[in-house]
Amino acid sequence: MRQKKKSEFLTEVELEFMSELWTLGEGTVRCVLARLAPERNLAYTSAATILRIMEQKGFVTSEKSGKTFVYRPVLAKDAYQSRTLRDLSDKLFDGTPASLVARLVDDHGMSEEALEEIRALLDRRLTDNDS
Amino acid sequence: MRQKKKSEFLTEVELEFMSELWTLGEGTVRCVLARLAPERNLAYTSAATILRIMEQKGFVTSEKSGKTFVYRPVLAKDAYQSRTLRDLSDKLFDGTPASLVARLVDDHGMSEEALEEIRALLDRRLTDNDS
DNA sequence: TTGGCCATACGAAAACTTTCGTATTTACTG
DNA sequence: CAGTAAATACGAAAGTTTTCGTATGGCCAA
Repeated sequence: MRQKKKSEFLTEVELEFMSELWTLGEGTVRCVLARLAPERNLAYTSAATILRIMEQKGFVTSEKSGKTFVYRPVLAKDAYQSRTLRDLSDKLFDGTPASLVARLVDDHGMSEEALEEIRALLDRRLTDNDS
Repeated sequence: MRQKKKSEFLTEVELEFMSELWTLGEGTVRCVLARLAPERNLAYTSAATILRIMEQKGFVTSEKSGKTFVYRPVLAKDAYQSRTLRDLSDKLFDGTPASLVARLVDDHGMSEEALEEIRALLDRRLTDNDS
């Protein structure tokens, strides 16, 4: 028998839902569903199933309010971002985050303002460490 | 009927294989298989299947050399890195790459040299654009 | 009370991923 | 030419993901 994967990462659809929960702070099935693009056309029961599975996997908790469940992220967006970047860095950038940033910066399609912003961020970081 | 996904992204195992091809430049089934961790224990036919599927999906091309296929990436690692970062930025960082870098430098324990290196890279990029 | 609305619970279908076994083809060697 | 070793081709099993239909239960108004 193959072992169960128990991934610490969200699937495509789970990320879609979690993004809404991160924005809302918390939400019901209907709440989250309402925020998806209108052309998404996902059945209510599908959304309910997705959130139930996310709870089984430990990505969200639920609390009953009246007759409906209110879901809430277990992990903050920041933390999940970090986890994802670490994984990506390991798997696609030889474990060196600097090369990840290098690729990002080398890429076309990044506005000059964005580049300035990043440099400012680095400057702040470096002067902090220099103290 | 649901439509075929035709994702432009590699699956977990496909990335594992592609990473070896990027390192090697090109390689046969046996070549790639030999580079996987010894405890990986993947059957030869499994590896062959994976590469064949990757070719169907357009991620690699093959050329027959004697009686064996030699596989070669269609996409350079750089290009795939860019594609992946763009996707990640869109899906998890509100489409602002700067926030991605912010998260990375904030909590990844990057060495000061790495930070300096990135800043130098940014400076070069910015002065180039300013000209 | 009962009918209807809304929510959850559950099972299953369809697609995709990962893995491997079996069958077939190919090239070399004696 | 026949035999063997190694490679490819193919199909199938098992797991995961995504989606939805049906069943069930609670709540409230007429």
